Amino acid sequence: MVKTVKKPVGFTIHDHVLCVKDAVDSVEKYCADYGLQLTAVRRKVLILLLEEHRALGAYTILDMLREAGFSSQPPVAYRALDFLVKHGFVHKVERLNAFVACNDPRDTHFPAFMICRLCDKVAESQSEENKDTLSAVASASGFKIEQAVVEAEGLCPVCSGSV
Amino acid sequence: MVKTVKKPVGFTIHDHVLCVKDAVDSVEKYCADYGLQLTAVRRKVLILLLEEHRALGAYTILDMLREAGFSSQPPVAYRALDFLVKHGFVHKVERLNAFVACNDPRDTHFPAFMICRLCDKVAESQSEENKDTLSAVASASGFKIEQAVVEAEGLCPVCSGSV
DNA sequence: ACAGATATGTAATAACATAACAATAGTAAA
DNA sequence: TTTACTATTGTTATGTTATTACATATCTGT
Repeated sequence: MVKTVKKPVGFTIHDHVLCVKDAVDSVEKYCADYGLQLTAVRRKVLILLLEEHRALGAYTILDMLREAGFSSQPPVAYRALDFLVKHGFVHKVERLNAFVACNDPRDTHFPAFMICRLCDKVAESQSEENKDTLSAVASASGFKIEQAVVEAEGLCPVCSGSV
Repeated sequence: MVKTVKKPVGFTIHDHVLCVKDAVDSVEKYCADYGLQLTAVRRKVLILLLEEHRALGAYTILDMLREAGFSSQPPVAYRALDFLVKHGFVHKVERLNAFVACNDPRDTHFPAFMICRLCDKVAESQSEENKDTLSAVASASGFKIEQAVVEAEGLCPVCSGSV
């Protein structure tokens, strides 16, 4: 399990350079510990997502990879993303068909996202409550939850003020 | 607002013919009341989804429309689906890029879905709790939720037993 | 060095979705 | 009922997202 990053990064200001560095270090350590190969492409995709701090489509990532000198066929991006998602370093935002770096990587959790429809920023909330609520609903009907997607769309504090 | 169907239909057995008829009647009444045109295609798509009782992709629906003698270009299906989704008669399951009939149509609600990864059945739970939990998380960060997607993947009671 | 597993390169295509514009049908007012 | 207006449908083309398949290369343990 990765050492958790201090605070959930939401729509608040923070030292972004440090935040990216911490996250990469964290993932690097996790991979070393578990014998996973954080290859050049995977690392690059992770960094791109961390730096952007919002959800990016696979083809946007692909363009960025091309600019960075990597191969540019779709599978290149999708494979890297699959790896990162599989190990919990990145999440897919289904609503946007896009990917966002996780700010508190753990093996399994039920992330909840808040997506601003104006500025496209995505905040992740580590809500255990969501898990509990869902589990309660599910167990009432005999359903066994293995994974969950919780995505809210609306206005972030900044855009909310500017309307 | 549509008269609510008696019970949320989940993975439980029920009189499906009646359940479809009730739902169509309900939607028909709503459309009559609000001056919406439930045209032939829209009606057909709604019935297809109600009868299947699981999520169908737009192109699957398109094939079914073709067989039923309707025009078969993608926009035909997508337009009907847009209409049905817009008025809450159908929901899109982002996780599957597919559509499922709503079993308790209301103007606005926060539906939660449980998707069986083996049999593909989808149950909708009308969970106000989800809304509350999300709202609490959101308001803590100043985010204004307008819409939410809650989708859990796992095993339904039937498939759970067969494993 | 070797075998096996893991990862990448590349071409082609599948699956999902929308833009744009013409034609038609429903609605409401003169 | 003609007219004007709005909503819906028909159709072509294209845009966007994602996967299959197979060849090549790299890494890992023996």
